[in-house]
Amino acid sequence: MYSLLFMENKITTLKEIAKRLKFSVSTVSRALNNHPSIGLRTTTQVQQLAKELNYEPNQTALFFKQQKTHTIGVILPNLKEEFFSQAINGIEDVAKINKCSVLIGQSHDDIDQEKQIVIAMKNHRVDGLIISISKHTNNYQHLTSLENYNIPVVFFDRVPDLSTVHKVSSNINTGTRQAIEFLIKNGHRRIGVINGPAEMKSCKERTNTYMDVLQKKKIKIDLSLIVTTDLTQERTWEAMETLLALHKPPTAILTINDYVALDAIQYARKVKLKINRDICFVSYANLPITNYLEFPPLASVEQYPHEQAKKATEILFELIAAKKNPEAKEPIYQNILIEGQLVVHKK
Amino acid sequence: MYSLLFMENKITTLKEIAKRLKFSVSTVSRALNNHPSIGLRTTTQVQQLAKELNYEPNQTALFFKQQKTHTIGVILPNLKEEFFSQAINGIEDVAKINKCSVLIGQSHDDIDQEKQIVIAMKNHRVDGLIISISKHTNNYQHLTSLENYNIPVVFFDRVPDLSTVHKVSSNINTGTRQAIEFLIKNGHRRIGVINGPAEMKSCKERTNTYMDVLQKKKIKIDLSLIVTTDLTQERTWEAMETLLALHKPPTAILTINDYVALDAIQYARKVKLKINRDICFVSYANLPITNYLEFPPLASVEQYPHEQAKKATEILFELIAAKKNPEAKEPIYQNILIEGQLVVHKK
DNA sequence: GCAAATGAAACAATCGTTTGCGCTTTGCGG
DNA sequence: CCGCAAAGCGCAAACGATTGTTTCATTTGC
Repeated sequence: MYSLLFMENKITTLKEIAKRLKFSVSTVSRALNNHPSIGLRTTTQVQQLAKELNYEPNQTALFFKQQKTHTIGVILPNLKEEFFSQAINGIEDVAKINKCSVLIGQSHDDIDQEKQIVIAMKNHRVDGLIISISKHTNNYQHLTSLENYNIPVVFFDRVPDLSTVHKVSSNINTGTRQAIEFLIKNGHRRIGVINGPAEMKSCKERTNTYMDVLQKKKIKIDLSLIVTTDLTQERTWEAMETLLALHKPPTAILTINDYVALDAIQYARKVKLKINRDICFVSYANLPITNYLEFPPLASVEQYPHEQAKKATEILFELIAAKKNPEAKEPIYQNILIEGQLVVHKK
Repeated sequence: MYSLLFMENKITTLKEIAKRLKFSVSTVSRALNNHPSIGLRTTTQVQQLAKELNYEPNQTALFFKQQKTHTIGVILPNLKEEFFSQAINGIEDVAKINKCSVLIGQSHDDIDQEKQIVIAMKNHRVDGLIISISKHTNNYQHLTSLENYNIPVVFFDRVPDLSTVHKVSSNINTGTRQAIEFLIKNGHRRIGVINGPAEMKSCKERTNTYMDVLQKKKIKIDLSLIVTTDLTQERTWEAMETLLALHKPPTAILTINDYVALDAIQYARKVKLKINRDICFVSYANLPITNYLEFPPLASVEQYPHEQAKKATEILFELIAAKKNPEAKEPIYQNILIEGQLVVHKK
């Protein structure tokens, strides 16, 4: 029996089973699905042969017919960043529960690549899309147009500043507030900020909260303490150079994420500053790698990438499920904020 | 014109175009493919309307009909490890050139999850599969059976010890030889090894080369210097404990990879050993993160994950292309070894 | 002027599966 | 003994695109 399958190297179809048992294809189909209108004898007969021939439905045929691919697309800037590789775990977990596979694409923070990937995903007819946009994406046409193809989209982490989309992100506010207050409590009055590109929504929020906290604490705001980087090492070092060249340089620096913090710390050490004495760092992400560092940032805002991604994926599956019964024509756009949590590194 | 598309929210099909222009579906299809037997006027007419209606072929229909999904599957132990997230970049690069998407799955070093993912990939009818097996996989039935479905498989990095498969891996031999010789040249005579699980082919090779080099250099082999870890922090610390408790503990340790090295170094520092003075470490992978460490391993064997993955993917696409003309019934199994390169960290 | 050649488009099969509908058979009650 | 319902199964359409074959009409050639 098995030899037939292996030697002919042929994939079993309903037609094959039907031919052997002299039933019609439709009967075989129903028998395999335990349809009540098929007799018990027939059903068992069919199911037994199907098992013998190792029958498995051709998914591509089903995808085609059912207009569902049981696949979700995920677009991330870069899997090399641990934040995103942790996120993908959250996505995979939820996808697995929903018996879905994950099609992945990295934009490498290039908006053209991002568009390309979106097109590929659309052509693959993914059931839905999760995306963390590239740091330079400022136009969302390529994404919002997916609605026309009935492909729901959920943004996470790096989300656009639109109210008509579903999004899950970290509450930069809370984390920033905690971070700045932590520094102030530790005696710092001149706190520098190495922020990211202005296109990123989270960067504006960071600056706003920074200024808000300082104001409330009656600390004078010095705008020259706020510099930016495009997240590359060169620009981060330049940012550090700028900050340290100030007439009164900062005693503590808040950086947009741990990678930037690492580069900044490296620069500080190069110019012979004593970390955590001459200058302190606080950042975002709380990478596991900081456990191995001799001079990690003093503290880091944990942003729970796994949770963010998980929540985003759950919303996506709700949207996918809602496609069937389009009763509620008026969509309620989700805007979930996951609270960050400042984690102080002991040492 | 556009309003029709957007308002009805309907995806354009050949049928729709045919109906509007009162042509048959087949004519429309050929016109879009610039078939010579279709008149110029018809062709331009069809192409124009297709553009207006924003027609795009339904890929799921094509996947189904052509028995090709233009998708390759990738199964990795864990994307959190930078080695694998670098690898995925190499895979994506080649996939993009071949206009293929990437379906991803993480085994998390669990053999059952690995099997599950393989089944999902098979059902998705991926055109081919790239896999780095879990550290406990010792049976390859679930993978070799994919041949029956005409799905080629290429193993990379963590490859099985079989001659009847295609595989790309790092030449542990060369790197290990370089590493041990480097340590000997630096005066070390008692060199410990923290190896991985015995199931991993590379681990046996590491031990063999280790012993071979020591023999050639007339250094007495002490088997108690060879211990193993399952790559978790606990077991690595235990391994360190064992090594350091020896009557004559090692002055240098070769670890299976940089993550294990980090844990080992952390342990050594906990027991107040001076890194690179009391004890030295050499390992594999050469993670970028080591640049930020105060006490990185002395040296690390770069294994070029990007190159390995790229090569594996190229082989996969050759196999996929070869599916069409199955003239050469006798397959030539590729076994590519990428030479590692010891990188000495300056500091 | 008629047959042959050519060009242009339609027809139909195909991929594998599902599903509404319709047909036949059987059994049972009246 | 007839009729009717339910049980059990087959037919055929549908999903969207490609492609071999056929059809029809026009043009060409002799």
